[in-house]
Amino acid sequence: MNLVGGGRDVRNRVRAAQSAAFRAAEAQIEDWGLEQNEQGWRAEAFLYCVEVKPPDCDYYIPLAPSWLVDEYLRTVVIWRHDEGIDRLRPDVVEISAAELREFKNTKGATLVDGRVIDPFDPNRSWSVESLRGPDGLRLWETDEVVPRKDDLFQERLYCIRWMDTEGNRLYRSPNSCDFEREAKALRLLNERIANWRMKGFIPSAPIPLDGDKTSEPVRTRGWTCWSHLFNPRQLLTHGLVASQSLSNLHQDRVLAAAAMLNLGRLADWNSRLSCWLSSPTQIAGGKNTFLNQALNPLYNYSARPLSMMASAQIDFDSERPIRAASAVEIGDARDVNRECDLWITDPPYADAVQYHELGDFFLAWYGKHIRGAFSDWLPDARGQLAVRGEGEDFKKSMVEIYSNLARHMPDDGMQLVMFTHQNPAVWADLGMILWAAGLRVTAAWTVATETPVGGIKKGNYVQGTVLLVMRKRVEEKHGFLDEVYPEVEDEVKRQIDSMRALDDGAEPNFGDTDYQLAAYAAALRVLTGYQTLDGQDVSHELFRAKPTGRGAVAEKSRFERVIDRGIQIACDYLIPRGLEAAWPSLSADERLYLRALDVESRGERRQGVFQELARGFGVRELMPLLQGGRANQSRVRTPSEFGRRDLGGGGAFASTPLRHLLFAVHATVADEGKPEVGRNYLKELLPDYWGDRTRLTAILDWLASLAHGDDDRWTADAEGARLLAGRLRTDHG
DNA sequence: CCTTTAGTCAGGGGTATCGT
DNA sequence: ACGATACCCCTGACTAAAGG
Repeated sequence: MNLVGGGRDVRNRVRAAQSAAFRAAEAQIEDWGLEQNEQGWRAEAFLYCVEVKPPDCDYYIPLAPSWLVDEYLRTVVIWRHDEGIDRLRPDVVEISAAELREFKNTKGATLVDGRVIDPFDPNRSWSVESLRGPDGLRLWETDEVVPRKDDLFQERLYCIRWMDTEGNRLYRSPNSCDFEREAKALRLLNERIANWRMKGFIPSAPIPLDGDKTSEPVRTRGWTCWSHLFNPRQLLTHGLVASQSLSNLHQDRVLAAAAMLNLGRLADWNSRLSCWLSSPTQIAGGKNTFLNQALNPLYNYSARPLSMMASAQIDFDSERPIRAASAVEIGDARDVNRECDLWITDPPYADAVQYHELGDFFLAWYGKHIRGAFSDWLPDARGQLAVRGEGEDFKKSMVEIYSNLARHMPDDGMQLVMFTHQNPAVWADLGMILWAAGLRVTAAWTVATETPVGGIKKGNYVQGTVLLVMRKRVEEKHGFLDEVYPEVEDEVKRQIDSMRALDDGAEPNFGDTDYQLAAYAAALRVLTGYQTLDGQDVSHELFRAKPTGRGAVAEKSRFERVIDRGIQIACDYLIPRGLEAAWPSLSADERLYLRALDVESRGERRQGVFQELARGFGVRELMPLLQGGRANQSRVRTPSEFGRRDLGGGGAFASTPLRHLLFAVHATVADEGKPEVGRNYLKELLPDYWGDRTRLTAILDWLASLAHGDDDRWTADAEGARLLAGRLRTDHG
């Protein structure tokens, strides 16, 4: 609001202050000569790696998952062993395209699957875990910035990218002058570190040892202070910028905020967690720490000189100043006491992203300045305030929050909740929470994310954010389950019809999960209109004591059952195109198989989606229908993959007409395309062969349409189905 | 009944690709 | 060069089934 919405004046003021601080820092670095070599080349990137000396190895092994420095410029590092010296020597070389292909195959990685590999003997390896030892690593003292000589993990500079005086980019291994500059940076930092810490220009805060994400740097590197996530060069550069931009602010909150945000940007883009990424199509480069939402220490990383940090500076659009009463406050959402017409919330869910932990990475750089500029800031309370975890506490806090927001909203006010989650069941949970908070769902929009042009939707594409629009539940409506069911049924059907109307022909707009989410939403729209069902309040159901103990299965609440019913309706209602006539006479197991196939044919591979389908059809045994495979590799068994498996056996699916039909298809394929065996089998086994014939043929036609060009799994079976269908069609006894 | 093994899955690490 | 996103594969935590 105050920065982005501040308009041109604020922008210019921030820009001026920022570039002044940068220029001053750059002048100092230039004076020290830290980023230029004796030939006048400018450094663009410094590459560092961890090295380790296993007990029975007489040299330090530099670690990296790949020694390919730059695929685009075809530059790699090859390690040399000089007799009698326990440090290897990096050779940074440019190789030919053919050599590059070879290099990419073998990679020469010294760290694979958590094991250290001897670069000169691939058969010799040590697991990192065993090297760390049973007691783990020595923990660093606060003021330490580099490993001690006797630490397991050492760190070294192995490559520098230069820009020569003619503007050419060159990778070189460091020489003695480069190492001297590294030593100088360390010396300069050590001279300043105590003072800088005192003034809050570099972090002093400890890393919480017990966090989900924060424990990893401690465990795998021994880092205990946020400053340990930065090497001497990085701390020196950032400290310089901090000292320039945070001094003499004269209580200017805007400049203070901008300076802190800027430091955050520097920290993100230049830390020991900034990985070095090579690409075949463009020059390699260092990435930001929060490339992912975690804190994973890397074995090799990159540092940027200050001259390469200019692009990291914050900038913002000044063309749209925001002129409205605004207040930015940090506090517990349960204590909000401001009246608002529209509340827009973006809640966390369970343990998805540990914002409260990751945020400390930046707060460590803001230090005490944040309290100077924002006196009402609660820097230490966030960890406790963060609503997290699962189960009762989480639900309870969420209900309290949304009840409070609903209280501070007029009767015609509105709430908008953004929510992204791939598991619809979790999403339903959120619906219950909002319901219990006295809100009524009036609409739900799933915002589809872009999908690859022309391709089938593949993989975890359900990233769409769900927007729930809600009103206060004003009238007291009391309902009974048996009257709510038909209402839910109508609403779900209406919802699906409206989506189908949009979703025509070859390019579907909605995936299977979109329909399921929509079904949940429709069910919720009906349900949340009621205050009580069968005389029971929703919060009572939400916080019902769950049975504990071995083998206890939580009984579903009546509310969950209604929601499940909505999904069931959706499942029954979504009939694969071409199977409409056969559908009514199929059993749940048969419908599940065909629907799963339908879903699979659109590229779905996630087991969770198939499980959700099974739940929708009320089928317990899903696994017999699936062909093994790993997570996200689930597929429905083809007739040939079924073979004779469980044929006519105990399982619910095993004795259905569809199962026999699948076997007949398999028999046709096995008999080199002669449908006679399959036809005879069906005639023998199905009590009502003549009655079933028409719908069996329809199913066979549908199966025959399943072969796609890129998936030959179905090709033979689809052909078998086509032949068998032809035989059945012309069967006259 | 306890122990071992195999299966399951969410989430993360690493990488590729694309748009701007 | 940066940012966004998708994907493959791995890991750790967990759990169900099998084995003793």
